[in-house]
Amino acid sequence: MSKKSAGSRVTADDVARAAGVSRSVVSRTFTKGASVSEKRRKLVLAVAEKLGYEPNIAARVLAGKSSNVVGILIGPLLNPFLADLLDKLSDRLREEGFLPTLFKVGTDGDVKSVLPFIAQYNMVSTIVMGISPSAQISKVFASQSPIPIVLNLGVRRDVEAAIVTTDHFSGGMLAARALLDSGVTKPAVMTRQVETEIYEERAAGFRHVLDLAGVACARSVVTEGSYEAGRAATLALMAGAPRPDGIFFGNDMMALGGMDALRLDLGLSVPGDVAVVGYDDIPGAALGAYQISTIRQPVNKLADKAVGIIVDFDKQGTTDLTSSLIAPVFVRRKTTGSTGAESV
Amino acid sequence: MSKKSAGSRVTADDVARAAGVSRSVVSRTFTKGASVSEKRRKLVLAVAEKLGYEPNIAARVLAGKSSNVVGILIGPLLNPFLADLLDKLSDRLREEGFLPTLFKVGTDGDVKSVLPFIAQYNMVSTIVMGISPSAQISKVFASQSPIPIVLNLGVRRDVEAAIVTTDHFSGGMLAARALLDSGVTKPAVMTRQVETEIYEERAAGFRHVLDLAGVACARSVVTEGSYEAGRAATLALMAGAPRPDGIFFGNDMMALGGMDALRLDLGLSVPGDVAVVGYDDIPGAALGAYQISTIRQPVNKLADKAVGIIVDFDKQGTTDLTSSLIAPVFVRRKTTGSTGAESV
DNA sequence: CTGTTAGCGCGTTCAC
DNA sequence: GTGAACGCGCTAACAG
Repeated sequence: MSKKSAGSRVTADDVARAAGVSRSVVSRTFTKGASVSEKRRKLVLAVAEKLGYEPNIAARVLAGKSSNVVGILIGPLLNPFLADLLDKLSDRLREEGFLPTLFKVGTDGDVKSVLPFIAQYNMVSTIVMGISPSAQISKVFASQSPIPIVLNLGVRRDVEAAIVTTDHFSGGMLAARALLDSGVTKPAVMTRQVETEIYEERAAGFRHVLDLAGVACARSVVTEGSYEAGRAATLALMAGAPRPDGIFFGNDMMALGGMDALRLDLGLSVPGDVAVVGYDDIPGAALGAYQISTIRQPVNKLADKAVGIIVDFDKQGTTDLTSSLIAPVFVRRKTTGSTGAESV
Repeated sequence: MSKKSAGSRVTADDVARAAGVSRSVVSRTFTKGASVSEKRRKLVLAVAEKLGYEPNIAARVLAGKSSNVVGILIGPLLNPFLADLLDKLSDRLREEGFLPTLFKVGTDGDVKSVLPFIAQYNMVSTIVMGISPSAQISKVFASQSPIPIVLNLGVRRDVEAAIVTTDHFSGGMLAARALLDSGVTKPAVMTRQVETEIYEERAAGFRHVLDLAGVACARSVVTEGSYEAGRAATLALMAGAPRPDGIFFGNDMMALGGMDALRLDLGLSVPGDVAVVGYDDIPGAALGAYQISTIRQPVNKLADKAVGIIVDFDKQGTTDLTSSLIAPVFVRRKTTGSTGAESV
């Protein structure tokens, strides 16, 4: 009559009673390494299904088991690429029955304040992405779950976790080749400062190729990877000598700012006067008025791989903290010319 | 020696023992409507502080109390505006000690699959944003928490929840005035289809002003609010008669696509041939090559208001599901001319 | 105001 | 294999 089905908790006891077995049998049915006769197992499963039973997570956690919660330690979402990665990651997580919970932070201080707090969740996995916390913080965060994952933060060997990342070194190499193919002889690279290994990796790959080609490279380092920073830093870069004729921007946001500096502020033509390569392939890079050649990060693969690790662990009960390097791909648009004429 | 402080659970019992009181006193100290002598309260608080005690959430939930988890029912993050709102919301939530947990879905079907699952979390609040689930689904989702919030989904009177939203009707009015001020006489509006009340509200406000001015208005409806859709729909719109000389795009993504259609595909000038107004004020709208005049949604206010409601409820133990309409503001850039000549 | 007692729902020994 | 009994940490209802 007034029995709202809202909080109508169906407990293991209910199922046990309805199935005519003890509660332990029900519990075992829902446990991995159980030992239940196939007959009863099926029976219990059927009854549970009919009653709409789901093991209560709070109780499960309290009893010492891990929850289905996946903690995501993440920084500001200001880069569309990061939002996209989070989007895909959440989808995959949900599909597999996990629950993504955001621990959004700005600084190491934030992380610390959040740390004591999260221990109690007994999360299956903790994923760090979009920020580069100090090695120590990472370590602590990782220790909060059986299967810590560091997502797209480059190859960090200082943290004991499964590494899943785009191969940024390789991405930098692609950028260098694109610029070289464009006939660039005075390249520059713009990276982001502070705890951002991935930008270093990109720059390293970039310079590796240039070194091999015997080409010198200018460098600009900005404090934040934003449009504004990219625009300002480009102006500074272009004022230097020798004036660059090709720039590799650490991300597309900066590249967008760079384009405006180049064309609007300085009245130069791209790629005529200066060739440009970005990184990430965010929607803005494909805009008609920009058409920036860029290095695309395979977002879906990153998400798949990360979730795959969690799923595997769930099945096999073990993991071998391996590193997965995912290859980026160069997307040719209008800011690099394939001169072809470059060969003599 | 090997006592890792990692999972070193400090329980209420530990605190009670150390403080020389009973566990109930400790519990009461951490409960709202408690009745503890001020002396003991201080004592307990001090001891708890020293020992680093935090009430265990799983146990708390199991005992029937609500957790500090705030469930966020959200759709795809493809619009930067939405990512920004989520970003700000998460920040505010964390500052207040709440834990945002994502229930990311694409369809009503997804929502259903997630529903039984979430009941057990006893969340303080559930926030719906970025998607417009059917009234029924919204209702069920809302029933999962004492304080349901519908964030920036317009004024939905069919769901029993606190409404926090930009005043989209008013936003549409601003857009109309901007276009009219620009000297536009044959305006058009592009909205998004399917369960997206907010686009309807924007269009309604837009047409309200036009009606008052006795100006007719063309209309285009696209299935998704993306760059591509906006570009294609703009071409169709411009092929009609009379040819619009001003377009109000339901969001900046579509406006970006529209700009490319107008200038690149059709070779028209903006605002010379056609004036443009977008909505949201995403970073892309401010790009040097676009400079789109747009209606900015006050993201911070939206987030503040939503979290404020939760905090208030936490303090006062009650809420009065009111609607909060937050005023958007017009951002003048280069796609609308302030002709000034319009006044005869 | 305080201490005691009894569950919340589940996983897990232990005997059988 | 199975069932009974205990404990995870906390809140609530009860007696003092």
